[in-house]
Amino acid sequence: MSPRTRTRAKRGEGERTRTAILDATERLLVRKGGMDAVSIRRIADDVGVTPPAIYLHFADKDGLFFEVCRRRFLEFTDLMKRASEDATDPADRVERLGRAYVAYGLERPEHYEVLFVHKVAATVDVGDTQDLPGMEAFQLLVDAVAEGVARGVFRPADPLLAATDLWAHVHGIVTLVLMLRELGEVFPTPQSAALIDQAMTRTLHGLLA
Amino acid sequence: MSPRTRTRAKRGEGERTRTAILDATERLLVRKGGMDAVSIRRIADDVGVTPPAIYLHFADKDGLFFEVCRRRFLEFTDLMKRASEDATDPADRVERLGRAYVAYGLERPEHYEVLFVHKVAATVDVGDTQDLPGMEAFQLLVDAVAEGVARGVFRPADPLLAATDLWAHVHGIVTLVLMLRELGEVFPTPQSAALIDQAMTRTLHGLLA
DNA sequence: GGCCATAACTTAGCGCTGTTAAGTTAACGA
DNA sequence: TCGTTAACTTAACAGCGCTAAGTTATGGCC
Repeated sequence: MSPRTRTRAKRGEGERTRTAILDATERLLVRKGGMDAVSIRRIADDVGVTPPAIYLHFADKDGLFFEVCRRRFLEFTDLMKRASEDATDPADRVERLGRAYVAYGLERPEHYEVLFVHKVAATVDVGDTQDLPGMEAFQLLVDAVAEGVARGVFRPADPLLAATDLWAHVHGIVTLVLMLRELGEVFPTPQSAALIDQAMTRTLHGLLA
Repeated sequence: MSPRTRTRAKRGEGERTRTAILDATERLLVRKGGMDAVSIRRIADDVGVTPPAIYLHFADKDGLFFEVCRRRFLEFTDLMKRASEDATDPADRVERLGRAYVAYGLERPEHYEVLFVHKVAATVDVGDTQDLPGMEAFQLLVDAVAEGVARGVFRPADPLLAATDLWAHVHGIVTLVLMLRELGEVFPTPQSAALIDQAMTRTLHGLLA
């Protein structure tokens, strides 16, 4: 909070600086407009350190953003878990997951872009599929669809395929609404609440047996 | 084709240079990876001109990309029109439009990103809604939905709202597949053909009365 | 207590970016 | 023939990500 008087981290305290860099990055990401507006130099300034010091803690800018990404995915996954737990049946679960997903994207557009638009996660090697940040959240949706199909309340379908389609749908809503927002009044953008209602109606009609 | 021996455009022939710049930009956009890989300096080099000369013909880089965008939208709109004309009834029309949209996005990812991911169009002032590039194509979808609702083959719905939802859906499929492609084999990405089939099935089940 | 390995960080700089101010060239109309 | 001006260049600014090399200071070890 007082970068001017920041004291050099002692031996073994490098993690403190690393955390400060991550915090500053997230702060700047939300404050300023998007990922491009956040520069290494600006982050370093905010932390109270020179730009090259960043590279002692992260391989490169993508590596830094990947870490931000990982931290945000923890929050996101938690949100999805709670939405899933609140559900009473598969259809309700799919709807709650969808609504929570769109709400997250529209309320935290900068975070959403880091997670799902910029291919940050793609640039860093991830060993196993399970290690992929966000995989746990996606599995919730796959399970919900599988349960619905198994119980016979959903039309027969490949759960993985159907879940990917549902993901694409809500992902499209988030990115489209965020894009149209910037067009202002030129495009007749519907209220996002009405749009998500429409999407959920169509989704359930499309899924239910 | 021979930038080395390029001769200065004569008076009133500035349009020729302008076109050459647009052509070079599109060429680089497809060849190299994405929008960031195309720089003013590189474009100028390809045209056989110095970087500042670009600014005689375009306000800035966004303005240049907006023009590329406008030219591409002509092609895109044409594609959508043909898809729409081939249709026999509203449901078929919606499906054909959706499939054509996804096919365009997956076959021309660089163009698609310029049109629908980067908010290039948003940065330039567009006077009227009708002048918005791509508006004509979107109207085709709105009309198809309106026709289906009017004929009673679709469930009652606000055509504008439903069309936006359908747009979001196919937009999500394109952007998601393009993103997952880069993740390689880490994420169990379905075949895009199977995914679009699934999406169309759900779409029609969701729309039909 | 003194030494030294090294974690933590800085200084200086490379090559790139978009963009601008100011100067130059050359073609056309009067 | 001359002046206007479209078309273009030269030089430069401020920013970017990133690196090589140098500095500081701290904790463990003899």
